[in-house]
Amino acid sequence: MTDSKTDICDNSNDTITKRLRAAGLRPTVQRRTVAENLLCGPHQHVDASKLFETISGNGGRISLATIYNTLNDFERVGLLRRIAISGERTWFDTDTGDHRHYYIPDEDRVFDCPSSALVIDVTPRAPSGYRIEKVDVVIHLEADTTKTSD
Amino acid sequence: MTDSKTDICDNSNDTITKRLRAAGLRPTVQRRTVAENLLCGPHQHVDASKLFETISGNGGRISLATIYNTLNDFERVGLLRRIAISGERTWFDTDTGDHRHYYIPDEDRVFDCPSSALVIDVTPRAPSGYRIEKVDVVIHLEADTTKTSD
DNA sequence: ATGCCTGCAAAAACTTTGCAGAATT
DNA sequence: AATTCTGCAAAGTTTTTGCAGGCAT
Repeated sequence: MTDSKTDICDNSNDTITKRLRAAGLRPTVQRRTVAENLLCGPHQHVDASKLFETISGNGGRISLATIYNTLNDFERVGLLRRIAISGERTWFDTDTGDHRHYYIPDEDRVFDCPSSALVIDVTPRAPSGYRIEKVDVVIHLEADTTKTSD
Repeated sequence: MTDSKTDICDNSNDTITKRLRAAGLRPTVQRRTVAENLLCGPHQHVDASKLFETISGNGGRISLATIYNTLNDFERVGLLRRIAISGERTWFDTDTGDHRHYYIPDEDRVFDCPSSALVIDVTPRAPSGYRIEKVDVVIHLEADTTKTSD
């Protein structure tokens, strides 16, 4: 079971409020809105502008700056995980667990790489004096025009 | 042997010129300067501003815009590999082969993760319809304040 | 001589910050 | 009421682009 977080949030304001408070964040309207959009339902991958559009499109009232602040706050308290994609923009993942990502530049899309797609999982060692904070694995994909099956 | 490229370039203008020409790039002064700095000697990891400072510090005459253009050109023709680090800046690696990276945010430093630090190497599968273009693995490190040896 | 490349500056894209007002406790 | 947060705009970073002049072929 990797979706331990998926149904913690039942979309009620109460649950979201508790969750934010537990993380040490004041449950403001904007933060609740972001939490509703990101932390309820299945995991997702967003960047600031995409989230801004989604919330604004749903009638939410929030500024881009607050989106950035909120995403950074959420990451700081462990509600989100920052992903390093090709260096353009910063993406955030609602799944804070250790896993890999597929990235399709041509479609500007990021999604999880199921562990079944990996032969064996490996944990790299850290050089002495350091410890591993996190491991980012991004698998860049391209549409395969080759019709041949392997 | 993974340093197949290390000594291809003997630092002579001739070799660099040939290399650029082989890649389909005109051997201009600026491109030769960048190539001298990056493609000769041991592999390195740079970002645009760091490279700009290095070259400028050595008396090289090149603009930041040209640095960016050149790095992008070099990547396009396969002389460099782009690395996705936490989303701040874009780094380039002179080692275009498949390997992992250590990243130390506090020191703003990137370096190779020797394969000996990995237990087993894995190749992920691509979802159907796509093929893997490249895999970015970035291991984020933090200074270990724990004195305990494992 | 032709065409590609460079430099500069301007702009574009992304992200952070400052301050006054508003919401939360 | 005190504190924290939001919004807006302005500024900061990083990267790209346009155009006139320069260099490579």
